[in-house]
Amino acid sequence: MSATIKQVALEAGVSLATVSRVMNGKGPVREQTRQRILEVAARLRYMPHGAARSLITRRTGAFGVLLPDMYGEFFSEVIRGIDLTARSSGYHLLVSSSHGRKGEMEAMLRTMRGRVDGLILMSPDIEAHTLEANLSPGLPIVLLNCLVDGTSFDSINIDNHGGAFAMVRHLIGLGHRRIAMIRGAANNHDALERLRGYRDALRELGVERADELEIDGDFTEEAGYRAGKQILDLPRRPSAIFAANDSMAIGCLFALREAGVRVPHDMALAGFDDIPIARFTLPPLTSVRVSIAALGARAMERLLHAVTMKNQHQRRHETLPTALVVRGSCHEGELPHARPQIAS
Amino acid sequence: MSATIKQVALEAGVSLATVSRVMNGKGPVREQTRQRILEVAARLRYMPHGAARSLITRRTGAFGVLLPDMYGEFFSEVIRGIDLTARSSGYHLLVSSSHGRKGEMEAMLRTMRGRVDGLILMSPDIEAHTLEANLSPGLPIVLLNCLVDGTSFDSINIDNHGGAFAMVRHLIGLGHRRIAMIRGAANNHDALERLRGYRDALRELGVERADELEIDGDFTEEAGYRAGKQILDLPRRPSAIFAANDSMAIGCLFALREAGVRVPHDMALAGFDDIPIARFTLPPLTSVRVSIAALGARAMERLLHAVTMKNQHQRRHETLPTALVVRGSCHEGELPHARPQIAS
DNA sequence: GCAGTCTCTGTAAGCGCTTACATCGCGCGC
DNA sequence: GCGCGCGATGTAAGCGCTTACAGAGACTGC
Repeated sequence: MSATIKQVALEAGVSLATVSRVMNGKGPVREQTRQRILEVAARLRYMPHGAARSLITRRTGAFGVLLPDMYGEFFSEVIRGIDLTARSSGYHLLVSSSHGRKGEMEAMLRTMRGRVDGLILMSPDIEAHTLEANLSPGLPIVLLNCLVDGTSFDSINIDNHGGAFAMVRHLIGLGHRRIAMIRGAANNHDALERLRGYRDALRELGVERADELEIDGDFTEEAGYRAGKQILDLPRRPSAIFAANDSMAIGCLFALREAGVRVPHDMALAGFDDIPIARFTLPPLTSVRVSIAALGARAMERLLHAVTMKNQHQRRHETLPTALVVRGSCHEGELPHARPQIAS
Repeated sequence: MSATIKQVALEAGVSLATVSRVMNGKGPVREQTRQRILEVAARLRYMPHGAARSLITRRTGAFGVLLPDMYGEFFSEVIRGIDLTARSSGYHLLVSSSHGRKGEMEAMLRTMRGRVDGLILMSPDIEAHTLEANLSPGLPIVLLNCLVDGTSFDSINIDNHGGAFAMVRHLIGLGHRRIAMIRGAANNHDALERLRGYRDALRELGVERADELEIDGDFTEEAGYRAGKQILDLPRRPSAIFAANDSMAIGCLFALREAGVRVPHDMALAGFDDIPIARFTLPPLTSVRVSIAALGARAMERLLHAVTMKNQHQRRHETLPTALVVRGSCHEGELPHARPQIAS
């Protein structure tokens, strides 16, 4: 359908090689010839064939981004961070979501060969051997929020433990002694680390831990709502609730409101992630800020480094810091709404 | 790095053709041979090379998605809708954002040849001839929210006019007679259609239009904030403000709050898009719902149809309906927060 | 017993491109 | 006047794969 380099060469009365040289701007070509070829190329609406090029150049100019899902602000922000960095280096993104299905994840890993120059993978519950079995040998990869041991892979993680620890310390500082935690999805790395941070903070600050104060959740608003009801049914209610992410905190907030429990007056509430909506809830939600876009950007930077430096690249694990964001949901005396920062 | 089909053939003692047949499951192969090849392939960790395959099959198994930007809920939702539909048909997505730069947009269009089987393009201000000059001939494309005349291209649009019309009618029905409009970005198709809906509703319902009530904006929260201040400075204030999107409405809301103007008591406020945050503002924002994910999904469906049906595919323009979502920002007597639907 | 048929496998062309190498003038210095 | 270097261009191999076609056995039916 589209013209090939051969047709351009024919039409311009030169060989394929010369056309190729003009299109890629390499090798000496007489200016007059160059102009003629360019003119013919434009007339025939010639554009180089990506697959053919990458077959021989061994570069695709694209990176793969494999996510568990595509829904919600978290993934959207990750992609944005990745995209920004990739675009500034002239790369495209091949994104796919596995929707949690393991088989799909594996199939996607396999089909990446010859389609991308590297991979960013977010798959919180993948094991190293699954990865190794399905990853094209020699394809650079950076893991995002995965718990994979050893130094076989680059990886970037959020400081979930530190963030959760800081939040619980904050709550204890406000005088709370019975603090419930709504857990994240089981087997999820982030969830486990946040739980660990919660437990460690309690222990180190000498506050007693109780099994009944650790409620199951799965990161959805719905789960937060259910957890909220469950907490309200507890014989001895806690005075504060720490949800493993903001979505669950918001769900919980609705459960509390339905029951007429006032936040923060009757119950303090805190989340994790600091998603944009957190500023807008009533009261605004105290949370742990994670620069999600920075997470994606950092992963892309590492990947670019791996691709560019090839042999000199050293694999390593990185942890991105978090920051406590204190708003009205944990103590009184704040304006119901702070003027939001205009997003950059 | 990764094994090639040749190595597998050699190791298994068969020809390339047989390996290819096994990998693609076509053509008769003796079961014993098949097993041996499969075993060798697994051992060598062979996976087919995407570029090489698509070079000869003329299929890439991917669609290109070219967006103006990657930021915010709108694009994230569009991508999600597209992804869901694409994945269910076994396609990947090559996404890119042009950040509004025209040159980048054109370059991206060109590099798509041989990388994707079709294209979804959202570029609110692209002209037909730019498109034709840079699009690989024969590459199916669906335009999203673009204003391109004729039937050269498939296109999907939101019923911006109808949505705006319905909103203004609603405001007039509530008794408002001076209704300000915060316009969207100039030259933007959506923005112009929403403005047209606003004007048409005023005219058809016999409400006088005034130039000073049409305030410039560009779809950002910041612009909404500025517009809000500008409206408050008007010698004769309107009783209602209709922002061309929710982000501006939220910005405007802050301006009103800063000035001590109560919504909806002193001023009614409405937006457009019904982004998730709209439920959470105080008061919750009356808006026009656009199923953004559906928009993306529909575009993908059309594209799939174009690719599958090839010659029988008929190009056409489609318009997706909108729905008025009435919340507390336009009249009193509502709960400050409705229980949100749990996202599916 | 042999053409016809069917199943399995191999041979080779070629997808569209890049690039190492070869070729060919041409001007230059001596 | 001749070899040399250099700039401009062509030739051809080959990236990894699919597939049309051919070929080789093994049956079948008559």
